[in-house]
Amino acid sequence: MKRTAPKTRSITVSDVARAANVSKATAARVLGGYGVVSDTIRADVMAAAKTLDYRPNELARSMTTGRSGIIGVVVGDIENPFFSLAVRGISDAARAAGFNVILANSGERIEVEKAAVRLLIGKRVDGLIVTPSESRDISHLRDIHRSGRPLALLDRALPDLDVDTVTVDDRGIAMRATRILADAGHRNIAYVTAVDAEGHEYRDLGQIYTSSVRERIDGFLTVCRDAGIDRPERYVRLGATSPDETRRLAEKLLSGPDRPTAILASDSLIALEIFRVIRQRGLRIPQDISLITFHDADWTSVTTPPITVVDQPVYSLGKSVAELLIRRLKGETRPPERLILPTAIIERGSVGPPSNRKP
Amino acid sequence: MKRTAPKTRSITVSDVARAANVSKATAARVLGGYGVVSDTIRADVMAAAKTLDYRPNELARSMTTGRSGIIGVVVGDIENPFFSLAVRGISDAARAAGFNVILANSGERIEVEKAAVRLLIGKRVDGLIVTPSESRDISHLRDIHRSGRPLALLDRALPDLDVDTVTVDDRGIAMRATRILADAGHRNIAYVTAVDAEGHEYRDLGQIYTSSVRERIDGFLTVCRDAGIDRPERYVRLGATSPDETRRLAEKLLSGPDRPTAILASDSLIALEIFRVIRQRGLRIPQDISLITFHDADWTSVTTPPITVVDQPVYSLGKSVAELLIRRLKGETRPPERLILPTAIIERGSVGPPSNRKP
DNA sequence: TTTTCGAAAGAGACCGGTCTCTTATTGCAT
DNA sequence: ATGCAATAAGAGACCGGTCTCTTTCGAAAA
Repeated sequence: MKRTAPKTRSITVSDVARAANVSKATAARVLGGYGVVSDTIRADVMAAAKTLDYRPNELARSMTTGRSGIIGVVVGDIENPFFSLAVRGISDAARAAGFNVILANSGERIEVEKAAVRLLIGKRVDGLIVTPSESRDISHLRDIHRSGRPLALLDRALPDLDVDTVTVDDRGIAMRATRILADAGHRNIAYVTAVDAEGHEYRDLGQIYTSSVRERIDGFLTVCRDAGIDRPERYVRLGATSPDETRRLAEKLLSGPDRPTAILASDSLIALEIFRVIRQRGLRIPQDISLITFHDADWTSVTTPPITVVDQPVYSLGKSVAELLIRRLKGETRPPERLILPTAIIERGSVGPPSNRKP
Repeated sequence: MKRTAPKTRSITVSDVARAANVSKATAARVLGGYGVVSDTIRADVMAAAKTLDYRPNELARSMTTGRSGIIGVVVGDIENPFFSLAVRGISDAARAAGFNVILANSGERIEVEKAAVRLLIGKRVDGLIVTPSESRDISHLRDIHRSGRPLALLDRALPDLDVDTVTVDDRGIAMRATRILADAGHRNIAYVTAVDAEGHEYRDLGQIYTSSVRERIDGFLTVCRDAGIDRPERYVRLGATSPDETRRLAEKLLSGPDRPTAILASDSLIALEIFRVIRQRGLRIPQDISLITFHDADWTSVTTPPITVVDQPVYSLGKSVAELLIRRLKGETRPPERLILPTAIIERGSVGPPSNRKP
């Protein structure tokens, strides 16, 4: 009776070398595809490898070469379709260039982000792509950079960190979206974001450490003020971190005596919950309330009415940042690039004039 | 002038040992958290590690221990919200147990799936979770199993491969969904799936190598026949592999003289495109056509009317399979388990009686 | 025929950890 | 005072590749 291998130690170059009657070095040359070997020997080694079913140990290979072929990616929240789409862009670009992706999500918490970065560096990823959750504490990002591993930033720029960065013009696009609402006649416009701050109440831009969101709020407030709206910041809502939280926040926002006539949602997850609350309260879009959201998510085009959105080039955002990083991994040296991708607004049916209800 | 390190070789245990005036072995004991060391020495080593900013090389660690702390995951299509949610379940379970996830997608192509498996094995993942795209060719999965690495199957069972498997009762739930349509009076019900087969035309179940889909079609046809529907298989549509393809297929399906009065969509991506085509053609749901889809995607609850769905426990599916795998990774030995998670149908507003239009 | 050169193969160090085996030091019972 | 076990630290092999350096050998050049 043939009994099963007791411990299945995997086949190594030495095993193949022995079977092919060559030295370990020669077998390694054939199997690793480097150096110079005669055709006859090559055939022998290949044959031996085949019969033994040799599988290279990438770990060992990485250890000596120092390259793992892995790109580490740290994003805020994989749940968010924005990030999943961006990650797909990254994955596609990575695979096309022969790299793999190892993914971690920070849940937008800086300590988790730091731990993730530490872990990925430990795994000796070749480079990192990070969506920094805070612009305050970037020591861990400096460390990456300093350790010689390329770093690229996705969706959020850091003025103090001069590395490859791909973003959109958040301030400009927020201005355009806000202007659409202001031009429609709205004077009570709310901005709802997932980002939270001390006290959960918005006071000023200095509280907001997520660059993209700060830019957007800045753009939003600028246009509001230009339009002569008084104290627009009283309609900025922070901390829509989960569907439940968003719903609570939306209910409070829509039930107050001075409920806004238009809402600008910072991402599609938030917009979805707001949409549900609006429906639930029997309000009509856009007759009672107008809605614009960032990110052209699936659902925004099939609702009645369909939702007007800021259509960020999310997939390209991921793809571009990965390509930038990969070019650097392949040895390209050039000053860090800051790419700002063009962004459009898709006007659908969720914006109308404000309802002229008495306050 | 302090010049920057010319080549930033990273700090190793030996460096720390030297700085702390102890042997490499002792430093390794402290830094690796194993063996027994006196408190004073431990403090010295820790201090040295801190000042040198020591970061363990997980690669080297993995090589000697044979464990990488990584779970390899191969899914059909990350684009599909079904899979992204399942992957989130896997990730959450993995992180909770101290594992990381490395992700690959096969695009439902068997050669890509094989390559991905080979790659992940090369990276010495501790275990694999696979959504097998075909039940015909499973030699690569046998290999994993034989190499001693645990394997677990997600969403699709393989009768010939006795490993931990987590699925739903696809046949049963397809029957229930079909019965809802049949009970509403429908006699012309279409089933649309992404899975393709030779010739792109459905002939019999033997063509379908994706187990979950085969089961569903089987359940669908069984109920149709029970309801006395003649040749229900003429309404089975294969190959809705991309949005464009789905749209073409849906347009053809809805424009023919014997257009179905109800459609069962095999996933939410397909249903979304079908929904769009239905709208575009000016048809009303459910007056002109009824629609049920697998997977309770975001958008299905915010359309007008909202869509009746098969609510698979997708997140749990991922979480459970990961937990099963992790328990095995932690040394648990037990016969392979085949978990079938309960599945519900959420009835919303997309099912009504068939329109009694003349053929 | 002898020298020279280059291609092909071999020997062995190395990467950065883990881990086994050995050695030195200590406390405690005899 | 002596023996003994227990504890703490050191020495060095090992994992599975890569890579540098050395050796071998045959053909072309002198």
